[in-house]
Amino acid sequence: MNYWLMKSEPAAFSIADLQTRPKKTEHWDGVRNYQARNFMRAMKKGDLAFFYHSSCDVPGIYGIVEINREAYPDPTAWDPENHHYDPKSTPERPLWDMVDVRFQRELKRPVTLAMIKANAALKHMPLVQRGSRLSVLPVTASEWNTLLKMENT
DNA sequence: GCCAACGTTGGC
DNA sequence: GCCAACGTTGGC
Repeated sequence: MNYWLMKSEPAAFSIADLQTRPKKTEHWDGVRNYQARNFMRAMKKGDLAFFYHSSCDVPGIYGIVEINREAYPDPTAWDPENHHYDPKSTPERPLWDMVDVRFQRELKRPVTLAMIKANAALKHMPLVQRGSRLSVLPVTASEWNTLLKMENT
């Protein structure tokens, strides 16, 4: 079992939105970065991920989701109407993948980016590295447990 | 293969 | 809205 962190702008798609979806499940589409895509390809069904809200008043971790389906082609990449359209990807040769995530729970209170930055045990997370913009990133078991404890403080 | 220009991300 | 950092593109 591996752990991950996935970013979303809550104005576009939040943890609360996920909870309202049928079966509380949604495709994680729109990823157009190779490194993030490769992390999604490494995800296994049953892996857990933190749901991170970015570009908002209080950036941070707001919930937990479960990987419900492993990586498969992202059809929004070959839809010219889609904001994330990429003509390099075709149904014959898909370039971009997505996974399905299922709502697990919201955190009792958010673990904010400020809290994460203030914790020395988390200083190696790509999230807090200078200039890191990865929208999907791995979390070690140790970091996962540290972050879970911070939910209660 | 280099590198300038450009677009995007995302915190502040 | 600003801007730093990064990835991508495309001319040469």
